[in-house]
Amino acid sequence: MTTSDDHVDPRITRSRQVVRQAALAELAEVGYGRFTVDSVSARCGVARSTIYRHWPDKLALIADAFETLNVQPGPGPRPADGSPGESPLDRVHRLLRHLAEVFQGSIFSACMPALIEGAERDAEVRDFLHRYSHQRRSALVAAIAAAIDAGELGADVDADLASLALSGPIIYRRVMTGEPFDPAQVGSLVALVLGTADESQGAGFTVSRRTSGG
Amino acid sequence: MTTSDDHVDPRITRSRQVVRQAALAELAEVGYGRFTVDSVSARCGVARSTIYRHWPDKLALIADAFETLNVQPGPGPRPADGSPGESPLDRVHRLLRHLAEVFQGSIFSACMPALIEGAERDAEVRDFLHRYSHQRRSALVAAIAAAIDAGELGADVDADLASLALSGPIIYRRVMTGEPFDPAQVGSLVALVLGTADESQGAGFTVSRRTSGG
Amino acid sequence: MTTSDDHVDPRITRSRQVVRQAALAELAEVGYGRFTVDSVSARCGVARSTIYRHWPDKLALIADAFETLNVQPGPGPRPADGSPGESPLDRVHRLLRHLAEVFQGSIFSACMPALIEGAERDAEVRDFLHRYSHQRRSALVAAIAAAIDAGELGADVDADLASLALSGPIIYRRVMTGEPFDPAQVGSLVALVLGTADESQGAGFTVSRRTSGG
Amino acid sequence: MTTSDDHVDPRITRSRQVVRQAALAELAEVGYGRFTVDSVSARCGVARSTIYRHWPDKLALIADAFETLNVQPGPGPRPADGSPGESPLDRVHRLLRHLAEVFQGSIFSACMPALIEGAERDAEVRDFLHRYSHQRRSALVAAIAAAIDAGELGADVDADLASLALSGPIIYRRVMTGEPFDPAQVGSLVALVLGTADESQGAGFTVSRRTSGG
DNA sequence: CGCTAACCGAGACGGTACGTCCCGTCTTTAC
DNA sequence: GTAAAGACGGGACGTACCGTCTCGGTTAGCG
Repeated sequence: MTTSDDHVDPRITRSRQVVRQAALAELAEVGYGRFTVDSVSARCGVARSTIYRHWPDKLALIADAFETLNVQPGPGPRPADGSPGESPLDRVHRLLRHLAEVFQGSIFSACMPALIEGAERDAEVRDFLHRYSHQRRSALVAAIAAAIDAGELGADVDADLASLALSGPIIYRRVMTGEPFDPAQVGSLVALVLGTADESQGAGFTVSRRTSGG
Repeated sequence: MTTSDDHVDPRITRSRQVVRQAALAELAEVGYGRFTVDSVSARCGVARSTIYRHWPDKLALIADAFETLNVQPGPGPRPADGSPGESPLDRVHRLLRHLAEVFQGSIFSACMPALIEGAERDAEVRDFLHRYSHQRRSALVAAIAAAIDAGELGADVDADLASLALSGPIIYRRVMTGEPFDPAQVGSLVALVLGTADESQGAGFTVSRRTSGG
Repeated sequence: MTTSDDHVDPRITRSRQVVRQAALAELAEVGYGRFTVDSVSARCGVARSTIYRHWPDKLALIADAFETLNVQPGPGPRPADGSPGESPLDRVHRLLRHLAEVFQGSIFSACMPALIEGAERDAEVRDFLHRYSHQRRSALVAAIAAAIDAGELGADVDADLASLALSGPIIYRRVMTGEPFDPAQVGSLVALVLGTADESQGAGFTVSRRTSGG
Repeated sequence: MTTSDDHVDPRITRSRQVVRQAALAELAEVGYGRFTVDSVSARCGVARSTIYRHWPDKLALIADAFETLNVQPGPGPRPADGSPGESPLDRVHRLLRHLAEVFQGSIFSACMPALIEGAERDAEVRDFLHRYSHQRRSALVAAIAAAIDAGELGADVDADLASLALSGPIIYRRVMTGEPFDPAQVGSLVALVLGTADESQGAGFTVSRRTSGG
């Protein structure tokens, strides 16, 4: 159906590709502050002028490179026929684990500070960052809502606020401390915020935390 | 103890002061990426060479300027004699509200992205950021622990994890979205994470959320 | 030999050209001590960074600029057929007159003090200066030797020493006094040093000084 | 009469003295171009501010330091009673030998290029240089004139021009070549220019060159 | 023998120029 | 005729000195 994008010079496609990759590698290696177009050029063997032909400026290149990172977790394992499949709460766990893992060493994580600073100055970067985080969190909100619908969570849970309380710690740890959030802690986090049992602790029952009526 | 003989040339004190202020203003205005020693110099009327006499380079200046921002919330209102004073849980609310307010328009908040990016490149900036967030969160953890001790919270609450789930959303909103966290939402957040009633909602009773054992 | 493939970007040629000119003008105007790359840049409209792209530093630029000054006197007038042409002694006169004229207001003369001081600090400048003076004086020595061979001068004349006694006064006057050597005095000088009659004094006969008696 | 020099604070005298010495040493060592007030200060232990208290600027210091170098050769050996003493021509030789020696490694010689360049820019330095060379050359001219009067030289010798032809080579060699003028060559030079026999060559008789012919 | 005035050291300060690095534009050349 | 190569103008960096200035501390020499 897409007869539109035909006749793109394959050299262009190729150039854009390798430059993007090199830009990401460069970003992850030396960071936003010391990111130079020269280095990218040298790294991938594409002339500086060519880079500037394809992207208006350094920031646009960075923003574009980031786009290629925007890989959200898939819809989860396709359940075998007849199997019960993934419950909404399972999905919440999976999404958060994925998020924690992403922030534990990926290129994306390495570029995160650059992204945040870039977002403050450049609309394109900002758009990307907001879109990215919105997409991720939307999926989480949806999973929480589904869990509520499914009766796994109480109806009084504010799905949006809960998604913040679940995502927040992972970003916080990446950005404000020297240690990323350990994916293994996701179970405890979910248990704390959503009041479910912490399966990772192997506890088979739930203690109602609120000792008194508050 | 004697205030003697730490005679610092008043010119130095004065220079350091005005430059730091100008640096902060500059950072908040144009950000880390476009921060220029020349601009700071022009802004405060102190010669570039003088700035370099006091700070080895741009980054050191930025890091130092940030230090002046490190204003933690005070110990809370001094209770009137005989009054019951602030409960640990009250203190949790207050700390979080303060955090949310800081991230809602202060210079510090404006410099946050710069800080985060700077932390990635410069050990001094990193130290400051980590120290800053550690101090804040320590206070929060202490307050939560006190609440547990006081029986306001269940003993099974992981104070550290809870503090992340409480602070995280505020940082998340500042850094990953266009909208900072509304301080008015702090009550709901605390209620969600710590399972207390949301006083800000005026609800007089607490519904135990955990409908089932999950 | 083939004029091929020494294709130099015309922009480079042009830049080097105008910068060199401006550098000379600047040198002549403000001298070595106050010579500024900025001023050269402003004078010729070539950016400072471009200048530094072509010369590693200020001194190299100065040395290079001087090279363009290295214009030695030509081989003298081509004698008309049948005419006797220039005698060796005539050539001595001509060379000295040229030297005196050069040191009387040319750019080269203006740059002389700069050159001398520069030579003391920088090998490249030194090389140029020594090479320059050597070339000039060699020509003079050759002419004197030819005059000896032609019997115009006595065989006991030390050509090298004589060339110094002839060139020296011209340099001396430029460098140690406020008044350059008057080219009109060249005749007297030659007469004094080489013992020839001073033709500029209208003396009608030549006493071949030391032809005998050696 | 000399109530003038009374009561100069010995600290001042001492400061001026050591600074001048240090300035000369510095000049001789690193030259005019890299001459630094800081270095002088460090070298002699006198504070920079003190130096600027005594000299208005760097050039004045340099010029003043040079003054201390202005040591002309003495009037020559006092003849023993009854001895014939120094002939005028002897004195010419002695003056030139002294000049050649000065230009062969003295501090003055080391500072020469700086002087020449400085003279081009600064009136004070210029005055000193011209005065210095004038004094020296006046003595030479006087000696030559005396030799003429004494009949050692022909009356047709232009004393001024001759002094240039004698001094010039020494300056030339210092300033335009890598090798200073060898004092041993002074005899040959005088013989060449003044037409006397070169005593250094062991010639036993003097041909009074141009006694006639005027 | 003590006081006062000056000199001195220390060094902060505003400047100017240096030489470096990188940006984003624009020209030239080569494929 | 288009893409690589790279020259160019520009701007900020961090360094080195300049010459000015303001401080206390010291020291000379008069009272």
